[in-house]
Amino acid sequence: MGMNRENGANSEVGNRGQQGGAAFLLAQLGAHAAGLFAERIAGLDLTPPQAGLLRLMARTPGRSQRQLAADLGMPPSRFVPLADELEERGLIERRKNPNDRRLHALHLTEQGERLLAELHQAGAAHEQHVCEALSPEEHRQLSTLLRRMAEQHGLSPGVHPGYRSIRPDRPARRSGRE
Amino acid sequence: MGMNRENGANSEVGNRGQQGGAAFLLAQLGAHAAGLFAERIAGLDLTPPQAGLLRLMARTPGRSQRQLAADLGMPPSRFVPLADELEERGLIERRKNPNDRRLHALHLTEQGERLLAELHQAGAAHEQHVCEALSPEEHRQLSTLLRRMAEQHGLSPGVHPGYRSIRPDRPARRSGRE
DNA sequence: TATTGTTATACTCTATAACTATA
DNA sequence: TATAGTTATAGAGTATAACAATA
Repeated sequence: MGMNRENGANSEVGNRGQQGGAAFLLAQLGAHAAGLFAERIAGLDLTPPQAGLLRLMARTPGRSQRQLAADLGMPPSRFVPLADELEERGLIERRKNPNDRRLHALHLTEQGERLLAELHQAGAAHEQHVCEALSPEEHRQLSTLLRRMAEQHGLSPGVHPGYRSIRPDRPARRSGRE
Repeated sequence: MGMNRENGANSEVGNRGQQGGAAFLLAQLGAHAAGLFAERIAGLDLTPPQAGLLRLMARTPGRSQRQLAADLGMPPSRFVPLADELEERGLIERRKNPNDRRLHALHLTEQGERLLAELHQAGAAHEQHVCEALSPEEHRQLSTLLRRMAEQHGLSPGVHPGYRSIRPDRPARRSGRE
């Protein structure tokens, strides 16, 4: 562990306020966990957005593309190729809605449900791997704390960001001229 | 270990294994926290990579660009414009190294150190905001657990991913194994 | 006229690989 | 020949806006 030489004494807030803080660790571990999950489900030939869509569709079948896209936090134009590939692979199907023929009602196929089961297994293994350093009791504690934080920040239970390209590289324009 | 979703009764792992699991919450909250932090430091006209570089340079001054780029997990070509902008703004300076004139020794300027102090304040406020739902005791608990997990996963204390574009949209091709 | 799904375009971001200057 | 910094180029990924069908 790095002990810097400038002021080795007071490293309480001045120095490790960032690097040892819970918020920083949260971002660090969260990105790491997301990467691990992506690697794991790559074995099922799925990307995180694809997995998110499958889970969402299992929860609320028969919804329209725009509704699903909104829930995933992505624009409709990005949703189309996402659904296209899953449909080509026979995992989901677009059913015609007789009442309003503009809408598609999206459903999982049998094959899609089977893959979803594998996805759940992968998720359980992932959970164990990520929390490997914790005892069962600590694991429960962590879940409780995180759930409370997520609720307080108004995060919807099923969907995470990361689907909506978290790339704020351009800061608020310097002197806002254009 | 097959726990499939057919049995609606046992929703302990079958259903909320993903959405209520600590790993999922970690990714969700981590991305959220990263976004909040980006918003906050946008007020200082800094992006997360820029902030990361300033902190890193404060810790280990005088290093070369390639070393810093490696620590941040980005290619040298991406580091150059990053350092360029901070230098133009007078926050860092590239000093010539007399021994090896190929290398630049990067240092914070006085102005850079002042901004770093503001950055630390922003970090502390961010920490409080993210963990607002927790009591001081719980806050400490969380930090302890996360620190242990980060260590077990071999994450270096100062630097987080997210600088190295965590966007695995194309899965490992079919036969893939890594 | 409004809305759904879709397609097209334009733009940003990124890594790879050349290039120069030093060693 | 190898390495540090830099620049150029080409590719991927994205959002915005146009489009056709239906309401």
